[in-house]
Amino acid sequence: MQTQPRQRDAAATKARIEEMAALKFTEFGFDGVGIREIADAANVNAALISRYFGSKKKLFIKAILTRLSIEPLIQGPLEEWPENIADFMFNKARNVDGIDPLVAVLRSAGSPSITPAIKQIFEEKIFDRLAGQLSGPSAQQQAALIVSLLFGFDSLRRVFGVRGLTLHDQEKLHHHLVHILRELMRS
Amino acid sequence: MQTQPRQRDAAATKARIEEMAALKFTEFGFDGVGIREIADAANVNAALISRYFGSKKKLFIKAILTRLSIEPLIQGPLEEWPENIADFMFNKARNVDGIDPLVAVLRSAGSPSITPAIKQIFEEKIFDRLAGQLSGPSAQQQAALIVSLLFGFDSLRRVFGVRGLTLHDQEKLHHHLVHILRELMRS
DNA sequence: CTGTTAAGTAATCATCTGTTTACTTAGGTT
DNA sequence: AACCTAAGTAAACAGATGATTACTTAACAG
Repeated sequence: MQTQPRQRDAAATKARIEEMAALKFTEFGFDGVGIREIADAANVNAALISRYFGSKKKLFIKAILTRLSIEPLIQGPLEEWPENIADFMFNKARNVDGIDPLVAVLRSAGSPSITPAIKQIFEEKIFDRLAGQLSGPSAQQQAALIVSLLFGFDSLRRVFGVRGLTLHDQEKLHHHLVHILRELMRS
Repeated sequence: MQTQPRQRDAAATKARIEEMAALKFTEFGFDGVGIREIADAANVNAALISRYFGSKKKLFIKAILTRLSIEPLIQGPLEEWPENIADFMFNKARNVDGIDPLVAVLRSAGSPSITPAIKQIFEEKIFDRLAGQLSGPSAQQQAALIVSLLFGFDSLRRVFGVRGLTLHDQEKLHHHLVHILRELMRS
């Protein structure tokens, strides 16, 4: 009997919706989840999503895009970045819960209603931020290729599960990734 | 008045459906196009798609996945690959018509009904094929990182249109891409 | 104890989805 | 000229979609 009177706490409910949304969007992408599915997971009526967030699109922006950040990848001195990035990509330090904004974005690449928002956030919070930190004469190009590599790596590994990025020597692949990131930052 | 008696030619009609499907899937991804939309573009009734291809999923496999190939990237001697690949990525030799299987795949990353098929084709026709040609002791790792880079590059560039992969010095970016591909094939 | 505000819900809207069924009709064979 | 196969269509199916409406009810203020 879960039909207890149910406590009322707008802030908590909103937070619960947002978290379950982030979880579901990670697993299925923007078009892959319905509003009711998210509402059910948050134990809430679907109408509340429209009420609290305005629309599914705005919920995605709040739950996923605002969580998207390159910061965890680029902490510490520059020399340690390659190692840290590779560690992060191989799941250490990631996936505290099941939420992963980058994977959510990858799985939403086919939803034209949100790709403009994704593009904008990506430029501001990923690309520009990285290029700014690199700061050399080729910072733009370095950033472009680093982000491309990481983006593609995660796509093939986590979204499609392509063998060769998931099996074989993880050690060896890690080593190669570090090497190429170092090269990308040098040139 | 396009309501002329209409010629009947099953083979031609099937081919027309397949081509329009490839076009639409490229633009909108698997979930982004409806069967009716494809049928309309091919000037055909939607029921014919089920009749000729069995299902939307099988149509996608036929129209997109069978066209997916790494061959155009890896022609000629190994030393010329980096240059050729970079050229290809920057649109020379691409986009004869608007069909681009890789872009279609990128935009379909959120459709769980076809990701297994994509994964399989990707392993067989992209990853294994490339690793086989590289053939060194680190061929697996090299292939993994090369494919990741190209995949991510196309995502950011063509699907999201991220500035920095589309504007700025195309020349300079091309140069850096060639450099890093060379490094990826050496190490 | 009584209001009043807002948190939460049920029901419905219009629209779109892929697929199937039963039908029409063109074009070649006898 | 009659006919029959297969090419093509219209209509409907059953279900899901995001969003809005009008309603109930919990919780706090006086």
